[in-house]
Amino acid sequence: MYTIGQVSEMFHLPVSTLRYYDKEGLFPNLERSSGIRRFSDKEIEALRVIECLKKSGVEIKDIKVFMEWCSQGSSTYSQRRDFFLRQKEIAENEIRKMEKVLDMIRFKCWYYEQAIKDGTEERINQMLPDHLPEEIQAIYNHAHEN
Amino acid sequence: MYTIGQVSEMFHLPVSTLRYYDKEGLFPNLERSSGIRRFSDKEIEALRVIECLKKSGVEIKDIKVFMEWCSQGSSTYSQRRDFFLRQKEIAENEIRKMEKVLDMIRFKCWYYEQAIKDGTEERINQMLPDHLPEEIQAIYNHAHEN
DNA sequence: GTAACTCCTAAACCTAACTTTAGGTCAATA
DNA sequence: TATTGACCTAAAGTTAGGTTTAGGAGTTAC
Repeated sequence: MYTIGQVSEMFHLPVSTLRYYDKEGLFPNLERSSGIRRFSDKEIEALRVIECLKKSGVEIKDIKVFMEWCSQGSSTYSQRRDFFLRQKEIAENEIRKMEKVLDMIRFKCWYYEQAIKDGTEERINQMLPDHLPEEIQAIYNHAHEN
Repeated sequence: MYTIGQVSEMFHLPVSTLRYYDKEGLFPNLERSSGIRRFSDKEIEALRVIECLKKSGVEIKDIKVFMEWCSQGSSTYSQRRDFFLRQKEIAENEIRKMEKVLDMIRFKCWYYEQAIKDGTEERINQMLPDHLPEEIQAIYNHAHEN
């Protein structure tokens, strides 16, 4: 069992944020002893899931719905599985998008490296959009496709 | 040269968003003919960069600073390269975090699949934290490390 | 010639996710 | 004993990134 201050340290989250999460219903079974919140391992694992879902773009109110399912027992297993299956698609997509973003950034790194060498962007711009060095062309295409 | 409406269609961005970006100084050299915005290929490429930087978490006001460097010519090449080098670190980190998030989600998919089969979470919970099937253990560890 | 479209501005409004403030309880320390 | 520090609440405030509204101009379609 942990106090709010201990959990705050463990997760590097402000105490005010944990109270806010509680107020929003993210810990439906959080215990209290004489008014003071007692975080159990259940809430610790819940917080790991919360961080995870937040990073994949789930809103607080939807995380709340999931946490309610969790406290409804075995009758919601398939809803919870389906929820994570959808989240899996979303996260995979997100990673694919980020790989593109990263390739755009890599291209720009190369671009400015060349510009510094040449003192001008002219030579590089003449190579655009499809006369770049092979390796660079690949990341340029990936970054600019669609 | 494109009108705001055409650019809106190309990027699937509301016209109001493009006006907002302009107001925030993201197109420092945007031309106008009799008050109407004329987007050139420069602004189109700028928009691609904007989308990219937004996805890697750069704030509008910092994107503005970058766009200002762009309109200052060759004297800012190395600032621009350094900016992208930093952004590269950030994006790579972001992807690593998302891979962890994805492994947590994958673990939860497996977890609920088992729970559905067993009708209870008990058997799985007894396997935690280090008696999971080999393949699952790996993603569980990755998701829970640190 | 009037209705519908696209464009424009300035300013008000909105939402999510916190954070801050103001005021209070309780336990331990100096 | 008084002050420090961890906890509490309710409510107001903040921030980023837009979106909406209200009012207006210019061009094309019927």
